[in-house]
Amino acid sequence: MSDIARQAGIHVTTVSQILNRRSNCWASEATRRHVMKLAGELGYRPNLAARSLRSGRSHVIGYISPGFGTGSPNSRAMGLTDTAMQHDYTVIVSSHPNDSESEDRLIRRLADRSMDGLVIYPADKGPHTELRRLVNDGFPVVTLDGSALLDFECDDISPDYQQVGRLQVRHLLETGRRRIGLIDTIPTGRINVIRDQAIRDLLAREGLPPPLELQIAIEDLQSEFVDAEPLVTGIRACLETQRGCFDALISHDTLASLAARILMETGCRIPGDVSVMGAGNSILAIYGLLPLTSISTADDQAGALAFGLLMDRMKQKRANLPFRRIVSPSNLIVRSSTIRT
Amino acid sequence: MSDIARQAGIHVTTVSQILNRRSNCWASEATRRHVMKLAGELGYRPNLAARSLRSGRSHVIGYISPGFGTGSPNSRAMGLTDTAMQHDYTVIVSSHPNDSESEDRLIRRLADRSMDGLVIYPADKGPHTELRRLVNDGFPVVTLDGSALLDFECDDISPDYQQVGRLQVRHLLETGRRRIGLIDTIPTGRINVIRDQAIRDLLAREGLPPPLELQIAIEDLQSEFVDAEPLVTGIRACLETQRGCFDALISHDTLASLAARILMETGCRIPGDVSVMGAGNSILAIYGLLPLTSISTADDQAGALAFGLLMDRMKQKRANLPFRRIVSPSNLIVRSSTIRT
DNA sequence: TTGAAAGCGTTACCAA
DNA sequence: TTGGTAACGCTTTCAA
Repeated sequence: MSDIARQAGIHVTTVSQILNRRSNCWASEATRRHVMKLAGELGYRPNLAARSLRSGRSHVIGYISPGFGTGSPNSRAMGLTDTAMQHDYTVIVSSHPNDSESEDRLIRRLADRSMDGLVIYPADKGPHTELRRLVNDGFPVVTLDGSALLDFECDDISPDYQQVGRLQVRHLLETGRRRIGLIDTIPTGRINVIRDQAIRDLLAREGLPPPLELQIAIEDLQSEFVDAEPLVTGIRACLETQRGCFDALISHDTLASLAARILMETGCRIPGDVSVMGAGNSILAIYGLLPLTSISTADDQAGALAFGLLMDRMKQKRANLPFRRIVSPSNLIVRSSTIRT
Repeated sequence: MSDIARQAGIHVTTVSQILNRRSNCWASEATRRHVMKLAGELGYRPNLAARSLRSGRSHVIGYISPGFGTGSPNSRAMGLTDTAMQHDYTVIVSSHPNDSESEDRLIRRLADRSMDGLVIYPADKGPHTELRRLVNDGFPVVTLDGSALLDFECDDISPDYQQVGRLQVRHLLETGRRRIGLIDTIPTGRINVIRDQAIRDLLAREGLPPPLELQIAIEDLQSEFVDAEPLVTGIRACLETQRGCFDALISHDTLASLAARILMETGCRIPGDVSVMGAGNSILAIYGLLPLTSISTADDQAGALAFGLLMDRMKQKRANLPFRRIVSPSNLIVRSSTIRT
């Protein structure tokens, strides 16, 4: 910048003004032109560390989630990074093993980089000490799937998990199913709890028997991408004891796919004998051998939305903005695992 | 830091020394203790922007790939971020639509943040202007899958795609298959070219007829996660004309899964009539309805390895380190799409 | 073993 | 419309 100033015979301050305040730039058109030209010739690039140090704004936002390997966390990360990029923000993506201490550590590190805002998928349990502190301090934070989990107010975007459950059940009822099984690993997360309750409520309201709850005895699958065997064994054991007690299964895509596999092994036809319904509309549902009826939760849009909320808060000087909870809609995607073609 | 210095009655320089140079710290044990205690009490956190500005090192490394949504780019990103984290480095992950200009833009942005190193999955084509410049300047760069693509020397980690092809064919031959079909979209990437050539060579060496090349007429699938229909239509058209001309199909997991779907629709049994072989060992191969024989390329390890290479180069003052090309091994993972259980 | 000074590249603030 | 000064928080270098 000082090189440009020297060559243009003006002060470095003026150069700074011209190079940044594109809109309300009060420099004369002549000098402006000259400076821009020189900047191009000399290949000027701003030093973002210096800018951050001086201005207190880094144009960095953090994204923290327990593993962005697949599914929702990943789609949201992509949606966020893309949107942020368009607005000239950089995203630092980091993942942790779903515990509160790791979460705290990551938050502190991002704070050291003086991030301007944080989008976070809170860990399933724990005190969330640092997160709470940030929010209390009026720091821009948007949580994902946090509304049912956190005991403090905060901007949040969550899919309507009740709606997910209702969409699943309704579709099955409409296609003539009545004996519905819910299959899941031991429910650690609040998501399953909410969804399952919605399903029970809906069935009760329709005067139908409650769902068959199939619980797979396995510690929750933290590392996907490894091995399906433990899950397969668990599901097989589970389904064998309940044979013939259901004509439809509800789960998320991964479990639904494996359950379908096991059902077909035992000579069961899908959807002839049993309908199988997933959730997440993941790659498994789309590209799998059996196109899987699923629920799409528009996760990439959630990423973009999160950036929007964050922006509003970052622009605000005083933190007098009321907290907003956005419920993002879900869509039923019908495929051949629930309807005969 | 100056707060600590004031309260301890010593100079800020001393505090800096104590807080950083943990190993060769020459401060007296007493002051050291005192400073550490005060730092804890006052909740001292270093300002990384300031440190970066002054020292010229940011402890940030960049990761650039065309979409980190699924598969290799994603696993590598995860492997990299995890390893980097352990070594106190932050990774800025960014993705682009696989063209050279976007790549250049991202590199410049990361350079503005004065990153210390770059791990990059180069775009399929283009001049790679900025990347070339970085490497020429001796800046620490590790490419992924770049060795067959770039016309300049550079540290690189690539799976052995020839080996991938050979593992695929050998397994099919060993399980009694002879009429092998290669199914793919129009091959834009160098990966397919290398692999396919290895397959042709191997078959020729064994005195067997060349593979049947099945090309799906569709522009390359850039956005996964959208819709399988265009691909399905393409594959269906392709397979119909070649019915009965093959007893095994080779592809990557996504196409393999869809091809299997279509084959089964037409009453073909897998692996009874046709073996189907994927590559990538993705979630589709592991959790899909049909467990898919595939090739694992240990992508998370590649991420960790990339960090290692980068570290070596970042530690080096002078860039006299010879360039290294690491070929990461592949493993055949046999599942039921190629062998009767 | 500690202190002093300088400065990294930029922007905020006020004076001209 | 432009210039000057100071400062952001830290590390480097050298002197005490």
